[in-house]
Amino acid sequence: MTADDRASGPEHPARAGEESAGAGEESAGAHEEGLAESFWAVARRLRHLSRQTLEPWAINPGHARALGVLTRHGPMRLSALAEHLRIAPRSTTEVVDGLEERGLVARRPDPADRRATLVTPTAEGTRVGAAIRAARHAEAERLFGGLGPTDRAHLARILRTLRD
Amino acid sequence: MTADDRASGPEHPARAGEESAGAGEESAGAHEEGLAESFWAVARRLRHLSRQTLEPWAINPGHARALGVLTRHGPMRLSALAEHLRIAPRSTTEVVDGLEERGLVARRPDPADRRATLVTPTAEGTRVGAAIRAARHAEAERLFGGLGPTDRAHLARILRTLRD
DNA sequence: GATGATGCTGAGGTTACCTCATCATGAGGT
DNA sequence: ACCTCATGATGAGGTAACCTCAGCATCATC
Repeated sequence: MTADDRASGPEHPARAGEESAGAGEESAGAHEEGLAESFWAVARRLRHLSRQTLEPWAINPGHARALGVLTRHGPMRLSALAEHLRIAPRSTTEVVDGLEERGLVARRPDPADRRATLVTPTAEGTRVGAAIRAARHAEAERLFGGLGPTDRAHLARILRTLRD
Repeated sequence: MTADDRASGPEHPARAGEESAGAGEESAGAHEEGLAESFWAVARRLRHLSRQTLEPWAINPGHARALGVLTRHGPMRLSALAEHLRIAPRSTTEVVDGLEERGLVARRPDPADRRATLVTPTAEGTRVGAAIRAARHAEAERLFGGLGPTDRAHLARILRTLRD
């Protein structure tokens, strides 16, 4: 029922080689394939930025995303969190385990249903959640800041179209 | 040394919930954060499309990417392929194992160095590689086709800027 | 012809997911 | 009250796609 929150990017380690970014050779002209390619190149940059952003908190994207949902929406059941994150309930258990270990969230029994558990951000969790949110903002500014206001508007409009 | 080919998107299963895309509530205005969010939403769509594109060949994105590199650049050593894919050489062994099992590539000894192995696309591999390439083109057209020529140009230009 | 670098692979680890089975609790029917 | 089915969380165990480290063959060099 609940909406989705899968806004953050896809994750994967890729701690392998250096960066060097910049695919796109293949003189295929300026086709749509090129557009998709460019798109992924930018996505890659965004992902790298994101990793840097999260580094100071030693938190991985999955945990950060869960924390973000919790700080934005407040306490919720594991099952609800699972829906927001679009992962299996069983997997949510593990994500919450991780956040709990770091003292960022706490489990407490749901007073309305003794089967259920409410996950609540701790004070520290709320603080970190807000800090990450701010850092993400700065991160986006770092990437999109190079664009003029007109291009920014263009991009926003076009992306909105493409999202459907 | 070799350039990079990490043009395809990031992968992850996420065979969980439905689609429904469209995060972005949070009346934070039309800030950069919103841009990033929209960006990821579109990336998600592209990823889904990509999965559909690959389905007919029952090939996963990692294998498809490797096959793409091989059909574009021709036979190469595992180590070279590893560089193109930006994964560890050891992991390349496994990717090639998979492609070999499906009869899409063959290993043959490098005549110039008896330590090395050359990975070559088979006839079938070349065929499938080309077909995937074409399907990818169609896939991109399906996503970006809704845009007018002006917007397409805008997007191309802006993405080029953002790639650096 | 010893020495160190290079190319591939076996063995085993990690991460972030998954499914299935289990157990307590809740909700509804008789 | 009791029985049955649905639901919430979790234990157990699995998978995919990566990784590192060791080991072996071969090459390049001194």
